[in-house]
Amino acid sequence: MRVRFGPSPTGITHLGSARTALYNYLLAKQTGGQFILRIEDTDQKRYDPAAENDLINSLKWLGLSWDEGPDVGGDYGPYRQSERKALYQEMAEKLVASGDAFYCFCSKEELDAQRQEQKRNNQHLRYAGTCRHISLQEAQARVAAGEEYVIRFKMPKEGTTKVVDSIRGEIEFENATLDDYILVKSDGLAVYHLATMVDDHFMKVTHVLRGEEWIPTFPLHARVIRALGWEEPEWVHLSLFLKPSGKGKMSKRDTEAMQQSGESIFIRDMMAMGYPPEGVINWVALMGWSYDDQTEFFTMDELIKKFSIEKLSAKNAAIDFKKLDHFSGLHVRNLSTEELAGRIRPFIEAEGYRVDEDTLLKLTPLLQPRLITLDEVPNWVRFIFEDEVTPGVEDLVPNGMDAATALAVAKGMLIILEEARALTHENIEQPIRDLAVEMDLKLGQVFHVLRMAVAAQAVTPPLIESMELLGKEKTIKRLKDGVHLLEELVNGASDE
RNA sequence: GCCCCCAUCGUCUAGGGGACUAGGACGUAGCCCUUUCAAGGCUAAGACCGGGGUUCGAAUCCCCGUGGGGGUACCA
Repeated sequence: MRVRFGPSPTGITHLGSARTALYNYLLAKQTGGQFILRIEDTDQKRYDPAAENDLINSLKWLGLSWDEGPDVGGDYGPYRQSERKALYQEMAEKLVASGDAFYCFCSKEELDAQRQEQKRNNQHLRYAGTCRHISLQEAQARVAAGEEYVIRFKMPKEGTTKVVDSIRGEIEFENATLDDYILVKSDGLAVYHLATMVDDHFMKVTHVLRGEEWIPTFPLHARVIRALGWEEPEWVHLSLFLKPSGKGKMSKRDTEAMQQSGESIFIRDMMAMGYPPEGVINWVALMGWSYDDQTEFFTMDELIKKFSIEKLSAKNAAIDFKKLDHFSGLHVRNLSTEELAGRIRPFIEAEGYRVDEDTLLKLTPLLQPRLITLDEVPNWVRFIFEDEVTPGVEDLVPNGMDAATALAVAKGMLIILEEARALTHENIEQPIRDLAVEMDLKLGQVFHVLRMAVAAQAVTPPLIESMELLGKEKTIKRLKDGVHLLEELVNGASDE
C-alpha cells in the first residue's frame, strides 16, 4: 500500500491535516507500505516558506515520519510539485491531443463578467464554453504566437460520472452540472486537479485519503485519470472538522478567538502548551474513526494495528477540546517517570530554574497524576524553586479558624519539623496527625496553615514530599516567617 | 441559486432487521477515597430529526421532507 500526504505550504499545520497525515501513516505502517510526503506548492502566490518548516516540525513532533519526501528523497521524486511542472505540461498536452482538454484564451475579466451575469440570472456558475470549439490547429497557432492561455478539461455535456468512495459507496454526478475546470494555469503550472492526479499515478499511490471538501471535484479527478488511461486509486474522503459549536468550518477569526482562550487547532500551539503528542494523536484519531464500543485509549502502535478504513465515519465532527484534555491527562499518566521527567525539564528551565536529575525524578511522580499539559508545571513547583515566598497573612488562617489557633498550629508544626531528622513522610506525617487530634482540628485545616506558610499557595503537590524537596532549612525558615506574620496579626488584633 | 455529502445523548461515537430496557467516552451532578488539587472507584441524568413505506419485526433498508455541512477560483 502506498499512500501520500500532500499539504500545500500556505499556512500553519492544523488538526485536519494532522488527522489526514495520521490515517495515511497508519495505513502505510500497518501494511508495510510507504508513506509519502509531497509538497503541493502549485500556487506560487500563496506559497509560504515558513509553512513548510512548520509542517515538518509538526509531523515530526506527532511521530509521523515519511518514507519518501522532499528531504529524504525516494525513487519517485521530485516530491515538490513545483519541480514537476514539465510532467504536468506533457500530460496536459496529451489530454488536449486526445480531445479531453482544450486551450482557453478567455481573460479573467471576461470570465468574471460571465460569472456576474450568471449570478444575476440565477444560473449555474460555470464556464460558458467560449473556447471549447476552437479547432486544435487554430489554438496551437495562437499558443505559438504567444497568446496567453490556460488548459481546461473538456467535461462531457451529457451523461453521468460515477465514482466510488470507500466510506460512502457510489456517488453519481450529472455531467451537465460539472464545469470545464482549469488544469493548467496561464503561468504554465498545473493546478491540483491535474498535478495530484499525475503525481499519484507516477508515484504509484494506491489509496488516497483526503478531505471531504474534494468530493465536488471528485468526478473531475476520476475523469482526468480515466482519460489518461490510468487506473484509479482507492478513494477515501475524510469527514470535516467543525468548530466546537458544530457550526461550520474553522475560520481565521475562529482560530484567533480560540487562541485567546488558550485553545488552538494548530499543532505547534499544542506543542508549546505541553500537550503530549500521544494524547493529540489519540484524540484526533478518534474524531471520525472508532475501534469498538469500549476502547478509547490508543498508543500509536495500537492504532497501527487496529486502524481500518471500514470503521471511518462520514459524519463531520465538532472539535472538543475537553476531550483533548482528557486524552492528554491519560497519556501523561501513561508515560514512564523517566520519560515524563525528560519532557518536564524544559518547562521548568524555561522559567529560569535549574533542577538536578535527582530532584526532577522525585518531583515527577508528584506531578504525574495532576497534569493535563506540561505548561502547568511551573505553577505547581514554583515555590520549590523560588528562594522566598510571600503568603498573605489572612491566607494563613483557614476558613472557620481564628488567627490565634492558626498561630498555635504554626508553632506546633514548627516544633514537629525542627525535631525531625529529615522532612520525610515517615518522620512527620504521624506527628502532624497527632497535632490535629490534640488541637481538635481537621487534618486539612492543619495542613492548610503549613501549606500557605511554606508554599504561599492553596494548592500544591503533596506537601510533605514537596517540603522534602524544598529542604529542611528553607521550609523551617518559611514556617518561622509564617509564625511571625501570625503573631503580628494576633497582637495587632488584640491592640485594637 | 445549482451540485454533492451527512443525520444516535450537549459533544465524540458503538450499532450494519430481531442480541436495544439503545452500549462506551468526554462533559455535568452526587457519593467514596483523600493533607490541598488531582488521579482513581461507584452512581445518576442524558439520544435513535420528522413523515411515509418495505417487513412478522426497524436506530438499522427505501423514498420524501427538514436540518446541518461542503463545493461552486487561473486556492488547495
